[in-house]
Amino acid sequence: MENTRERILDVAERLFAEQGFSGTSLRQITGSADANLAAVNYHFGSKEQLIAEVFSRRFEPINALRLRLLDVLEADERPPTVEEIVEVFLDPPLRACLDPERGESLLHISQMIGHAMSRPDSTVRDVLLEQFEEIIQRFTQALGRQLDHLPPDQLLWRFVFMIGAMAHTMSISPELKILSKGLCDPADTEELVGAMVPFVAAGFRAPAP
Amino acid sequence: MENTRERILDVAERLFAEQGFSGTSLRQITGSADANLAAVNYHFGSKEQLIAEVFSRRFEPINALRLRLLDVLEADERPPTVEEIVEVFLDPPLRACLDPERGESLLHISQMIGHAMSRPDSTVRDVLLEQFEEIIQRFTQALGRQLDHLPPDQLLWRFVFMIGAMAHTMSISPELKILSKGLCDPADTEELVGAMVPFVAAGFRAPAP
DNA sequence: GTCTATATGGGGATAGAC
DNA sequence: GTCTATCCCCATATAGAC
Repeated sequence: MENTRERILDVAERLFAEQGFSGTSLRQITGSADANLAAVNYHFGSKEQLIAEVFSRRFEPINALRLRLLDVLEADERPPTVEEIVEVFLDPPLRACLDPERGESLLHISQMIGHAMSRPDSTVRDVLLEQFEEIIQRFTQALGRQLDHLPPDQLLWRFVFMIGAMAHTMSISPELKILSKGLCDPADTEELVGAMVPFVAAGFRAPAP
Repeated sequence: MENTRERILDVAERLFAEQGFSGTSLRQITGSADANLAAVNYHFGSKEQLIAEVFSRRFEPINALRLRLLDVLEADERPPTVEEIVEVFLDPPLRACLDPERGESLLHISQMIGHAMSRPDSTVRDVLLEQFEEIIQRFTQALGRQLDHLPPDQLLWRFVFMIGAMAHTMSISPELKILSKGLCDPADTEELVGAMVPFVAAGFRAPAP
């Protein structure tokens, strides 16, 4: 079947997230995907290129959506608020976590970024950096226009803090409901976005130190 | 020599951070540490227990310091501000990054938390959870007293966001100076703490959604 | 496109001498 | 406490039949 490729990607995504890259073998992947061991090398060339493909398959639509939403915001005559920009940045990845079509896929992916960034190999890093370069550029510019009192280094720091809050929340979200004894449920996207946007926006608006 | 144990811990810390746990072999570790392969099992029992020891060696002093500083804050008649509590939480780990005695060690450790949390095995998770249970308890209570208008779930969310901002900043800090073209230098602890505390404190103070 | 079989190398752990 | 040698298992990748 032609969709062996997709089945491998689905399974790889889940296993990489749960066990890391070096912790997951091609045997495990092809075993769970009802595919042959040799299929990975046939379809992707190598394990490293499979990893890269797992990432770009998920991030391309998310990042495209972020840019479209930012375009809409900026097309308006009224300048966008910090809250609106932050929401356009945070909402697509967080919401994708709950989309029944995509299931848990994005949670898996975000758990993997940490693994990917600390790889010695270069393929995955390059894919990720390319994937996010335009995003970072566009969103820091948009925020900078609304926060023109803020020194450029502070703007960048705060952008890093925002990404950290988002990435960490996604990465621990499977455990968070239990750890918080039910108080925080990351599966409730509305609530999660509703909690994160005011926190981050207030952080951006804080007076420079 | 007796300090073979320490040399193994030092090398393991660096290699685990750079390559992940499954990506680092005991052969690599003992090779770089001028120790024998069998020394790991002699001193630690297994690779898994070595990982756990690498963590607790670094976090025990940090968390003890956090609790002492919080005790000092709370001993005062004047109730502590949100900024003071946040600083007591963030400063010890961030400052430890720059301590010349410890060198880069804590950067390594923080890069590893992501790896550790997504392990299938249980030893490391248990060590980490035990290590942080009291910290989370004490700091959420202290913050909650100063933010008594804030619903408990919002307080917890924001605590998660703070940890995310901190952990992510530490984990990408080796690349941040280059990525930001020199604007942000995480090696300057004063500046880093000075940027993070106002951001996080403003986030905590934001009106509940 | 899919399979079997295999080449080639590295992994963690341990037994037992020193 | 340290070393060598070894057990046994698993990894990625590929060759070649179907």
